[in-house]
Amino acid sequence: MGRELTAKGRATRTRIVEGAAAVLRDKGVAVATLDDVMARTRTSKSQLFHYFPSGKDELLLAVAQFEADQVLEDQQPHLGRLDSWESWWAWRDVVVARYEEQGDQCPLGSLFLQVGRSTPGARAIVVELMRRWQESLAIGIRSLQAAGLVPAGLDVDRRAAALLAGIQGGVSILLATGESAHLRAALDQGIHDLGGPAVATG
Amino acid sequence: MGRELTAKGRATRTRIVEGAAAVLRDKGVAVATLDDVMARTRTSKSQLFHYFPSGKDELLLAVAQFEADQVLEDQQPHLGRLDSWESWWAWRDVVVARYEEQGDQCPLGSLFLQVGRSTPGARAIVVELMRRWQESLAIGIRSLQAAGLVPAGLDVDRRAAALLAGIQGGVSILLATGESAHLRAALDQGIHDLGGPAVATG
DNA sequence: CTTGGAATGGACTATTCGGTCCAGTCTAAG
DNA sequence: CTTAGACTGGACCGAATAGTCCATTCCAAG
Repeated sequence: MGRELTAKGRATRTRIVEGAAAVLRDKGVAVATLDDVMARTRTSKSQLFHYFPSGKDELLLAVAQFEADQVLEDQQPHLGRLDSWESWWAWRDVVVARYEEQGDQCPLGSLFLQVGRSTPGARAIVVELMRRWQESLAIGIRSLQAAGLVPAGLDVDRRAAALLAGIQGGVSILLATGESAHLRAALDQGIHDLGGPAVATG
Repeated sequence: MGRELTAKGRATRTRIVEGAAAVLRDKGVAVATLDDVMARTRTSKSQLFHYFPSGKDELLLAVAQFEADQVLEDQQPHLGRLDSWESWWAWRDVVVARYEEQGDQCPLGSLFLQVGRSTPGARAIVVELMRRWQESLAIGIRSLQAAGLVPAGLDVDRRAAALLAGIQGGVSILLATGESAHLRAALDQGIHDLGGPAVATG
């Protein structure tokens, strides 16, 4: 299936994906229509189906991949350098700020509802995202261990998994209630329980 | 707004809500239609609009309330008696079992997508559910404190909030990936960090 | 220049589905 | 028994929207 995309075509395709992502964030996946995407990206329906032959679901999946990549990127460079307490707290601040700013739109979560969670493609995207995220956390914890900042006997993988779960849940609750208290609690408590210094709760 | 419901009417209304909940679980909120609900509950369209005059959203909201009540009920009586380590672990088992069984359908989460998270009614339901859930956890932790099983200086509310976040995230990840490892990790780690005995990881 | 295929425009279709309406039935109170 | 109003059946409607089709334009290679 050799793709035949000229430079112009690639640009248009990118414009569609990014514009669609913006539309989905603005209006919500449930009510966003292809016409919205067309208006936003100044494209015609034939273009949409030219670049995404299987239709809306294929486009949504592309947007999901785009958003998933964004998630980890937004946490850099902190997420990649979790080798001191300072960097852990800096990372925490970035995560809180990012999701507080995002407000009550969860592009990724919503997308899978529409596409169907069991779609192989959709599941693969989220599995891969979680895997990479947790791996970064685990590497960070091991860095602390190497520096003698946390006990060597710590169950790193379980810590990382629990922390990731706390973040996900914190974000879910933020989306549903508008309050970021749980996200903060999960991050603060999770980092605290690694054995680090007490954080000044603010 | 005095409701005028006879016994027969109340029965029908209940039948609709429960049937709709079943339909939503089976087919997913995104694709479930009023016709599905009609077929399942052996009702006519006029009945649906008789009991839910503002239409589908009102019905979905009623189902959301129904499901929300179910969530805490399914954790009883354990959730109400978290006064020993045994009861905490028993509760954990129930939570894991419940959500593993539920598979990849999240009636509540999906519902708010459709209705719109910002709808006052929808937000109120989820806020109240989280509040009650977290309060039960906090009471449980305080019971352990009273029994001298965990340090008195523990920040109970932050612990409870973080644990709740971990559960929510664990469930989210379970829904998205089909794996309950994160839910287990969040629960085991969260209970472990209260200061209790090490759990045999299985 | 020409030419084949990519890229684009936009009208048209098919269908689904929430919601309306009215006619008809049941039921509890007087 | 009467009757008001709750309850039910089901035909009908209109809007929304994913997807199709074909004509036209653009562009790079030969």
